[in-house]
Amino acid sequence: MGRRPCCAKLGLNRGAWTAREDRILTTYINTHGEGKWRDLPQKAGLKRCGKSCRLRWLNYLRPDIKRGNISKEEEELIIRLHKLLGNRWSLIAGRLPGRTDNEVKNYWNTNLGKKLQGKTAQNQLNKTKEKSPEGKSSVEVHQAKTLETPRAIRTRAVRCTKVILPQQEGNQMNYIDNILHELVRDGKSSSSSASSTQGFMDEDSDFLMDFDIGDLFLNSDLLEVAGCDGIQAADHECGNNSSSSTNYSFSDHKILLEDSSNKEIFEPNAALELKKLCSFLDSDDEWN
DNA sequence: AATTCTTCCAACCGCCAAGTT
DNA sequence: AAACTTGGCGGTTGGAAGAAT
Repeated sequence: MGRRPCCAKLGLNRGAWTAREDRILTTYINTHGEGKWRDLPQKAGLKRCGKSCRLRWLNYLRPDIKRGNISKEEEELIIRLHKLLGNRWSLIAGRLPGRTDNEVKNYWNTNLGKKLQGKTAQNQLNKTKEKSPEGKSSVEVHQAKTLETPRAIRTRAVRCTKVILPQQEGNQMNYIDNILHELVRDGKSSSSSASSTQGFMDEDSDFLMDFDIGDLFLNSDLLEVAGCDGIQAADHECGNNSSSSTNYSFSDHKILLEDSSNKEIFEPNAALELKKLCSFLDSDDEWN
């Protein structure tokens, strides 16, 4: 038995929503709440499929939707998050109150993608020209564009067990230390054992403090001080199944992740290992 | 003024993972 | 364990609106 056919095959309405349909949907959800999308249209008296109702509500009718132009601050945040997360629009939108994944995606495709592509292509072109002044410009532009692929690749990491940072001079190390302290103080750590952060960065520390990996990654200050210009992930097949092992690399800094088969990647040259910095609150949690 | 081209974005589509039976 | 349902996601499309010719 397969899926039930969607609206197109049942003679339901398609295309742009009318004001009347919007009113019916809004009234119904305000009365009965969200969910049960499959049955909603029939109960509400709409000639739409549930999926269409859900999309209309989430992307347009919800009361907390922020409409209007994306601000400069929002744009900068989108760019930073995209650098880290790639095309994971729902995650990015989750960090922009009132914005939907569809809106962020559209904004990226119509504004930022082109803008940044132009910039990076030009940078790459300049670099290539430095190396070979006689360059073939059209080829170079093409090559630059092919380097545009997002740096973040979707992964299936289930937990992060180690963060490795190279030894650095005091000031910078203290700065990272402070940021990590702030994460704990702000309640971003999931661990109740976070009452003391003394010795947090000590080389021999054996603390088992849990961190939300998302918050850690998204703390731009930490990424910046770590010299990170994005997360690079190398996925590869493990045996015959499709699970992937994952190595997130911040330049010389390594964040080591386990895949579902508990494989780890370890960077032996790292000077400092922070054990269990980023294991998840609940081991069932999956970061993907 | 008419036509063509370009841009933008709401909506659709197919796929997937998790939950349920 | 398998079949099925549901909700959610990201990629793509189509049409409206505006710009260019």
